[in-house]
Amino acid sequence: MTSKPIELQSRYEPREIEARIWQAWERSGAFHAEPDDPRPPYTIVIPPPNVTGVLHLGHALNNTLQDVLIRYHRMRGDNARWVPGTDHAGIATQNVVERMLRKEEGKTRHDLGREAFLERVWAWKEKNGSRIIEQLKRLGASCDWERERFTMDEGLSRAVREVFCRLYEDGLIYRGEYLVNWCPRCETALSDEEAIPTERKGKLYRIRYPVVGEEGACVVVATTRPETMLGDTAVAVHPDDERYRHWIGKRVRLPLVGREIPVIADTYVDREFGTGCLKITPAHDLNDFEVGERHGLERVNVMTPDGRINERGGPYAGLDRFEARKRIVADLEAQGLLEGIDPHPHKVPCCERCDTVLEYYLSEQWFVRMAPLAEKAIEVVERGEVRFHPERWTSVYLHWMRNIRDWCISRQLWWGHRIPVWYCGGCGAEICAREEPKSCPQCGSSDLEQDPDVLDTWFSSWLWPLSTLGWPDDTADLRTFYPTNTLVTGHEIIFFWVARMIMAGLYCKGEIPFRDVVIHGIVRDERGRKMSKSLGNGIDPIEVIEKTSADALRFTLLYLTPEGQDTRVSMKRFEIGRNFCTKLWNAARLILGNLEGYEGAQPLEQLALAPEDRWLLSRLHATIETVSGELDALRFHAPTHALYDFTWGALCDWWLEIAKPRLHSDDPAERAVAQQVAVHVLEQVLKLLHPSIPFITEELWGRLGAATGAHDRPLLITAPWPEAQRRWIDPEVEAQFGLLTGLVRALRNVRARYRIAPTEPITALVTGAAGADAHEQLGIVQRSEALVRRLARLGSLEIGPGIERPRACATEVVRDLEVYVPLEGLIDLAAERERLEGQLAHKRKQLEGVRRKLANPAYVERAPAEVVAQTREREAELEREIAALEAGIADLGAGAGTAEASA
RNA sequence: GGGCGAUUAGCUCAGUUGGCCAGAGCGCCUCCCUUACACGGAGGAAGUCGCUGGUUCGAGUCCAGCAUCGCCCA
Repeated sequence: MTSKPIELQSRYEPREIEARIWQAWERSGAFHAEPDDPRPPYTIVIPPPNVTGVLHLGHALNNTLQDVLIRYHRMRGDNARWVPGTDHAGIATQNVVERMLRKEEGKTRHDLGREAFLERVWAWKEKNGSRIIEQLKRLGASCDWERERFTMDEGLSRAVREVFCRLYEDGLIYRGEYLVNWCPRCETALSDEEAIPTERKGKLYRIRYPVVGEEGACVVVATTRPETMLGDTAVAVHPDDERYRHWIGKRVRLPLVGREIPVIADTYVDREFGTGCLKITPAHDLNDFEVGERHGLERVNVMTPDGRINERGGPYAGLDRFEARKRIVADLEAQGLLEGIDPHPHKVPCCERCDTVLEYYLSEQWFVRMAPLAEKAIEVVERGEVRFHPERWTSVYLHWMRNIRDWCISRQLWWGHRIPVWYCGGCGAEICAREEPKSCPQCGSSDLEQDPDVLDTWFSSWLWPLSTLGWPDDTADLRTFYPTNTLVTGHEIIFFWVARMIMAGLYCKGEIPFRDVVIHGIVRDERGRKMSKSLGNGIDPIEVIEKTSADALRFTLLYLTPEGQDTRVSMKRFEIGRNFCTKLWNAARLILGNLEGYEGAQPLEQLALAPEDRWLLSRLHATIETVSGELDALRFHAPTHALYDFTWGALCDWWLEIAKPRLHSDDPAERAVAQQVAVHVLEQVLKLLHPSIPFITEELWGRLGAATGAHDRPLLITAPWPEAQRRWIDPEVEAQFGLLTGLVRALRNVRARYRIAPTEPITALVTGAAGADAHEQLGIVQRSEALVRRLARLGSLEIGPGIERPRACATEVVRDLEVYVPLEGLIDLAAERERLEGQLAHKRKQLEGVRRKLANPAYVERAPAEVVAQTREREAELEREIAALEAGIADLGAGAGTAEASA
């Protein structure tokens, strides 16, 4: 059969192709994985993005890595399931809807009431919640889209209630008074992870507290938050601090308030900091809370939930906390109790969502006792059942787990999983139940009221690997796909997500949720700053896709992201991926345009392969080995570079250039071999690249299939992954080819050095001193004479031993060979001589080093034999090169009175 | 204050278990619109591998200390 002419533009035009290919994948059913499939399962659960979110480059990187793994395993023949979904993101989503409500209707959520407000949130979610999902599809994410889940789905909500009740029944959930991070604007408790330390230009105030019964004596405390003094219940000094020892046990009078409080001794106090005297406010500072606990101090809360001073604050009651600070400082000053104010930049915890400065707020919250859960979660990581990549995150994880604190899981929000606890109005009983109880099991009363709080969003996402597969039911999905294989995420959520999933998996199912955790870096801007809305330095991945292509975006991120290190990008850098795609496209274009007479694939072993074909196949199989090995080890950077180098360097720069005459040949037999190699290698390359750049490879795969008569073959997305075959990897062939490329490069170098136009043919003479190596190398060049002629654009080429050096020529040394390019009239004798002398000096220096090494008996004795042999070889090589250079210099004559430059 | 990471060409970074003659991309310089590709081709310049010691026959690679930057925790 004959192939029809293929029409491809010289540029890859992704827009139409990406849409078409995506549909083809969807139609093919390749995204789906069924539990009854006999092939080994391979599972990833997506880190669910916020429903309110839009795709940023961090998502793009995160999901590209997952897609590479899923596509790789799918091609390897695994039953690959990638579970997609989104997270209900309590505060974020509630904020979005509240803001909308305020803007559009001028209402607050309280105006609507809980029920109606939640309806609004659901409506918003239905309308806008799929945005990020659609963006993931544009990226090419080959999730099992029929399994999309949402953390507020019925099934997942049931899982949340189930685990809450189990923990409650096991005594691992309790209600208690504690200091929580509190956002006075959102009016809710926040987890430590939602409290972002933010640099502020604070001040350090030094305040005098008069000592009771010691006229005129004062203890001077230092504080950054003078308003909290209203709730002070002690002053603390270090027990060993000579300056203040005598005050311990005395009492001081709290200014403005008049309350008497004790001076206590506690080693927590840092003697170097401030004045060395610390005011203790157990209701408004975490450390003070702990000091207060040790000393049995009262906790005096002086604030309201919305950040005002409460009735305990006397004259300051009702004032906003910052207004109160000003007034208190002014009043202290008026009374002569303010000793001084120093600038004091420090980090203040701020609300992740609204950036409001947080308070520590004493309140009743729900907690999970973490220590018992952490125990096993520590063991599975210590035993290597769950492994972190890169490994160093293991110690970060273990350190945190060994110092774990209880988890505050209640949030004073409306949007989220309501805490499944009811209070009986009759007898006051607290009822934890999976389903809403009709009456109180203790007194039978039907006067029940559910706890108004909802659960922390992470309380549903820590169940994600379980709940998305059907837990608490014993489903086929759960049996097949749990534990999942690989989790891919950023280090910023190791604690509040990864660690908790491990604990949940072990607690709920007695099994780890995943075996490998890949921690990747953060995508930063070109100056290394985190991308953020406020800085305006973000790059929209969708814009990148539109300007270049989804493949270019993916490839660039893979190419630029070293293992576990942060990635710096700018818009310009995505040209790496775009250019690579264009290169691949054009390589395919060249091959597709030269398939005349191609009649289907033949076994390569049976073909009369040229040396360059064997070389290419050797490189190909070495590349397959690298790529598979690296992906198995969950590394992405090295295989991407290996594929880049093979495709651009080996295939395009060398092989295709060499093969052109054969591809264009009139001799069908000669043409056929080149075509066979070209099609074979291109197909393998498309397969190897498919996980990284799925769209363009699928498109080219289709076109290649059509052009080679394989019209009905399956899509590339399910094509079998190439096997590395060792028998094709041939170091000798590679070494021989290296000689040829070295020779060509040397000749091109001569041409460039003397500014000889590319169209002007030059003459080259290749010879070698007597010796087996030189003889063999001459043979290699002889056999590939045409190749050398073409690539170096030689008019004539003479190869053989004992060729005399012509007058006025450029000299190059390649391995054991000497190359002369006669340049009568062109050559600048003095310049060439100077260049050779420079090289000579350099080589002599190297030789000196090598000889020094060999002269050292300890080296020869102790270094491995092969290393010593290598050094000997190097010595011989340098000697030959030096001899050739010396001869070259001698032939050029003594120069036209040039000063002897070399030393 | 504790922990972790980074420090290699002008820029961004590779460099697996110590054995290089230290690499890539971008940028720069020279030449080329040669019938796959100018989103391209050919060639080139450019690095005391942060500093100081140590281990070793041999250190960008291991150890110790220091410096600078960054992140996390307090």
